[in-house]
Amino acid sequence: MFGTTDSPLMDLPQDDTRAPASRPVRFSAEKAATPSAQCSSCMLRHICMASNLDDSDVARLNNVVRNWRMVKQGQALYRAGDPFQSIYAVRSGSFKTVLSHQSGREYVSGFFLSGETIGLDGISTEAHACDAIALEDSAVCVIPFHLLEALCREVRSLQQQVHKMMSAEIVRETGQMMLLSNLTAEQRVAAFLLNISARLQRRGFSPTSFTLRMTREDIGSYLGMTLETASRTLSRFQQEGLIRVQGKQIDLLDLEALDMR
Amino acid sequence: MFGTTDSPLMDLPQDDTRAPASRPVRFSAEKAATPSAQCSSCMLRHICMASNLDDSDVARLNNVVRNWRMVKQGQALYRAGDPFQSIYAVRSGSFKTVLSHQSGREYVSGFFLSGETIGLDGISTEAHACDAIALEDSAVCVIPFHLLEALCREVRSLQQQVHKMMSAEIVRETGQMMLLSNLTAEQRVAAFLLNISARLQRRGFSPTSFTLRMTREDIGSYLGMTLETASRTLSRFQQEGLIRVQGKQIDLLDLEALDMR
DNA sequence: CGTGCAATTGAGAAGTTTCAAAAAGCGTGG
DNA sequence: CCACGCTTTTTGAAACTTCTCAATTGCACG
Repeated sequence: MFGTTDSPLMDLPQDDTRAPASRPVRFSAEKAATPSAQCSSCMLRHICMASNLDDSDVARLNNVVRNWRMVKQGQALYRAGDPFQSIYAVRSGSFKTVLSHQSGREYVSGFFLSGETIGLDGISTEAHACDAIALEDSAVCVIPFHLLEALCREVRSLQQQVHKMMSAEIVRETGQMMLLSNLTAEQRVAAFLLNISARLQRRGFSPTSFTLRMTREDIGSYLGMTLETASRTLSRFQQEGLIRVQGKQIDLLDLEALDMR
Repeated sequence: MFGTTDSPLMDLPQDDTRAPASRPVRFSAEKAATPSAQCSSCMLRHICMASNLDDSDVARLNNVVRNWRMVKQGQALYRAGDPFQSIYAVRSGSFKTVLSHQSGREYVSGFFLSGETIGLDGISTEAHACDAIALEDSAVCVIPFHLLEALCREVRSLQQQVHKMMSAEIVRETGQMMLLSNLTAEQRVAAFLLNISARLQRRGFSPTSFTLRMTREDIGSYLGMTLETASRTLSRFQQEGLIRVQGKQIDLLDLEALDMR
């Protein structure tokens, strides 16, 4: 995870990204062998796609989400241009999504924690628009999208959940654009720390003490500033007693003051 | 529209945003009175939600999209906080979406031309996240979202189209974030002009001569700069012979050079 | 216990914003 | 139809934030 290093919960590094795309969507497929009933017993169930589903629907979802995959730190879950077949729910660990510009520049467009969903960008063109890189050794649930779509045609609550997830991603990005265009470097870094803090808290981690898994360069890119400015801003916050910084280890000392920025 | 003023195609300023939310979704509703078969004869059909649908599916969609609404210049199609019921396809005219920050600052998060869809931000929280303001006298098709969802459960191609639209909005915003965080003011303005140009061309308007319906302040906000910087940049482009500016009237003289920025 | 990547820090340069003033455009009402 | 008032746009100059380049330090991994 992000804050605390958790013991590896799984093995089976099966790569099942290559979904049976040509195979027609039969719902007999739902009844296929299911190694372990993940969703129903998953700790992330309430913050994942399965939230707001009743037990029987979770069981059906579970038949769509049959496989998961491990991704080692620094490795790509997918790359820009890869044909789109599945979306992914982060089981453990964390990811960044990276968009490359023609100029060779790279832009970190998002960070994703456990329970969050990656890959929605690929739906529109049927090819992924960015790279998804693991920030630490991570695992994802593989959700073949055509199966999910098929199930959404049958399960209304799931359909609504998927629509809400996509909409939430749109809203998140709108907020990020506002941040990039309106806030100072200080305000952006403060907002970033508070955002991470809130998301970790939601997952049961300390909201005030955590390890950033990404580099200063990643943070800077995500926040629209250079790595030096990101570093300097963190240092300044430390000098002012708002936070404590020790490399990637961060302690938030004054949440109120951070929010004031 | 954006470039050319088109004659008002319609009357009937019926406001039907208040959809029959409590009424159970019966598809008999699809057969209800349909004043005019809009979608099937709509010039925007191929760039709208109806693209990639066959005739019979367009007819069914048409029963969901039964009403449209006029919005006068400067008026709001919806406001942040309004309960979410419908999404809207721009029939004629154009809109901006505006996000307000706690600090009182406003941020223009997007511009929308005919055939484009507004309101997807409201799905996640069931309340709109921003204001949608008409940049000129405009008209929109009202698409009650619960009806659209119901139809998507029956018509696979429509379901896919809706998912692609949402994903495209995610990708668009990702690109905008990259623009905001990586490009100089000059590059942003150039990218903006080329983007508008391409979208107008797609709609059959001149890609090199058009009227911007938004103010310099809107442009600046959208591009993460002050209105003065936006204005100055346009002036500089004119001095360099890349464009011709006369207030809101823009002529692109050297598309290649603009693209080089 | 090096070696190399990541992070910090400094100082000057550059781009953008801010404040200010004037010009231009637009709609309204006489 | 023109005059008036208001908004929008343009342009200038100084101030400020952020970037760039550069050097140093710290940390992790082999």
